[in-house]
Amino acid sequence: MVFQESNSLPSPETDMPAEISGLRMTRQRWEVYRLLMEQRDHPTANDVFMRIKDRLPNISLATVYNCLEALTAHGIVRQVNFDREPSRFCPNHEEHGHFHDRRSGSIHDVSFKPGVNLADLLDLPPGTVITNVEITLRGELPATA
Amino acid sequence: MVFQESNSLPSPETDMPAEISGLRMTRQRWEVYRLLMEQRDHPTANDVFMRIKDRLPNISLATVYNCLEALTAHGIVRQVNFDREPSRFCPNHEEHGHFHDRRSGSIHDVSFKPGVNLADLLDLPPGTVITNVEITLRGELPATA
DNA sequence: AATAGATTTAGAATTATTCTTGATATCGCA
DNA sequence: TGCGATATCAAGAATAATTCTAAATCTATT
Repeated sequence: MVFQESNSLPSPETDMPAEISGLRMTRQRWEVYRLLMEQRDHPTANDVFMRIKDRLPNISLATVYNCLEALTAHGIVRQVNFDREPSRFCPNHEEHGHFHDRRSGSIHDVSFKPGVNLADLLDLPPGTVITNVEITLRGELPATA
Repeated sequence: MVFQESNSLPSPETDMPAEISGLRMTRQRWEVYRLLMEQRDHPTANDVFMRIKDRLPNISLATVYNCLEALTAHGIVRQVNFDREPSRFCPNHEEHGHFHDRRSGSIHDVSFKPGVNLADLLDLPPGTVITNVEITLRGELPATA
């Protein structure tokens, strides 16, 4: 096996915190997180893998999956699924859904109008606890925007 | 290869229509459809495969997938995905979401309270066309109900 | 510096689903 | 009713996203 990426060397321009939300930061986790924050187009694990090679040429796809899983498990990023397509990842913490534009293929965060509380609108038995909500939409955005 | 199920023999108690929503009915499609209508617990393709063997002992899993795909493509049933779990299938045509009860593992249809129109509540650019909406929830139903 | 525990890596394994191909059934029509 | 064209089915191989495994490497703590 080859040497691991220089995990201890912080990248020049940003310094890596020791942890985020209780998750110990490593060079790999940090770069994955940073990439998601900078390129908010909901990449798949494979997208992340290809894009991150600039900074971590020796990272493995398994590690990308590991990092995404760790970040997801700690609530730092969100895993977004459209049907059975490859999972995508999103660092937006606001409560929001996702709109998949058929025309461009792009995915956009969609929030509720102010004051809307989804749980109030659903016909659920009183006492139901909602721990997780996923809203995904498909359609077409207006041609010029 | 063994003989195909007696596709032309209608089952004793129900008679199979020639087609539904423009989809030509076959014995296999009909039994899959009938099973979904009778057991509305959102089975997976494999669940359907195992359950349907009573009526069609020689059906193959590929055919179950084919039937579910045909029924879905014609809008007769709906494919429901929770994260990346195996797809489930649902014959409910009303606009509704799905609630996955962590305690029992069961899945329940959830409708909006009367008068609620989701599109009005979302912050989307004017002129956006929504062709498809998926709402999935996880949580716990009240203990006694 | 040494040790224990966590993380990374590479590749194998898993699994839901799709594809391929030949067999079988159905439909339209003579 | 019989025949050819077309659709569907069945069995197993193939695919692809993801997870697992095991060994190497790293990090934190002594």
